[in-house]
Amino acid sequence: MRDRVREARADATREMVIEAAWDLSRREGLTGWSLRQLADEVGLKAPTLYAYFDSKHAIFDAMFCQAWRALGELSATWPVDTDRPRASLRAGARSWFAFSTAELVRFQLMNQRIINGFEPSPEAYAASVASYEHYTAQFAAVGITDQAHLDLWTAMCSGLASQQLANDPGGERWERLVDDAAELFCNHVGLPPDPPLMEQG
Amino acid sequence: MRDRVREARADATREMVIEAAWDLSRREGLTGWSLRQLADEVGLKAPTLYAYFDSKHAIFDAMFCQAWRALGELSATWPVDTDRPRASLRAGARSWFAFSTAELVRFQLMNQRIINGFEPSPEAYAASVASYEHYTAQFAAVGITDQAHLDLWTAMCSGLASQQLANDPGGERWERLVDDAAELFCNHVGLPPDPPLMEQG
DNA sequence: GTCTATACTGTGATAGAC
DNA sequence: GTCTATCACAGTATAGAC
Repeated sequence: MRDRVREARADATREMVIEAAWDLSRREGLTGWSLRQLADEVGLKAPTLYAYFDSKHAIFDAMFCQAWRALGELSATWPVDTDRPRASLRAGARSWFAFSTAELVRFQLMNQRIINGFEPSPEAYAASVASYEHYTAQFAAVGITDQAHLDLWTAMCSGLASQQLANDPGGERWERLVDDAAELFCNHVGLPPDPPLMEQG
Repeated sequence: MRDRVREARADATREMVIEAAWDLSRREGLTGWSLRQLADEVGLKAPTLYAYFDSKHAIFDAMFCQAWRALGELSATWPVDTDRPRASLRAGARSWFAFSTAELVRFQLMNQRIINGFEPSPEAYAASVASYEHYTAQFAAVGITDQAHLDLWTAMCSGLASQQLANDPGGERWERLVDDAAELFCNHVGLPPDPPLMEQG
């Protein structure tokens, strides 16, 4: 009972620390802040952070886990309309692209090995795997199961997002190409055209 | 005269330091080594490095510059056969992919913002721009000038390379998709099929 | 001119008092 | 759980030998 309360308080503190870490990362870069700075942000001393996290890497691990869980939850909202596979893929691509380009540091943490020596924990890795499985399941629903096709798709999407973030942050130079890329891909895998939408009136 | 000799010696030392920095980066990661370690590698003391480079960032800058110059030189060797634009693009893509995936740390330094606070100097930036212009010129030679098309191509290629490096280092899971990607792209921009090759005999 | 020696500030991390 | 004190190491900079 007491333990539950204590644990909940500790969880809340952990949450607060992670939120502050995201904030600092946005301002100073993912590797541009120290534990002393982070502690200052939440009104603690640096060693106290070790009561909540084993190391600085453990904080990154929690952030990594949170980011992949967020993507997993987002991808659960993508409705797959098997009658309109092309529209479904296009919508999924747009949604993924918007998520990925919304936060540079999140993209870096999820997709690039920007923190030297950081390896996600098994738990954090599982979150990323779960997200990927969500994605494969939705492709399977429209008949795309070939690993090479999935790999080509991940490459195209990640390339568009990383170029957008690196060369036109905040713009839409590569965002505009998402639909083209989706169509290219659909043609490549031999998806039939979606049936025409029946407009009412 | 004396100055020339001295300058040449200094250049040779700089070269040696940069080579050692690449070596350390391969072993420990781009951000995984200190100036003291680097100095040890070349038989100097850390402060001595400041006789050759203004700062650690200046060393990264020299590496960045070297890497982009190497790509620029490589792309100068890509022959563009205007009679066979598809084969030319395919060959260029393969060559670029091989270069990019050959060294993880080089790719990170060139294409990802892995070193916090590092901005390439105007000279180093110019090297990357020169490389890019080489690339646009070769596309122009086969009639591809639309910025959106060039952007789509850079996104596809960089996506393939980064996925290869991140998820199958040393393998060929994404390398196998390079030809497919090139063909997709050629279809998209409306390149005609290459004429059949006349085999002799 | 190039080096060694040294010092300054800040880092992640640990030990132990309370 | 939170703190003070401390550690080894980092990047950086200067003084001074030769």
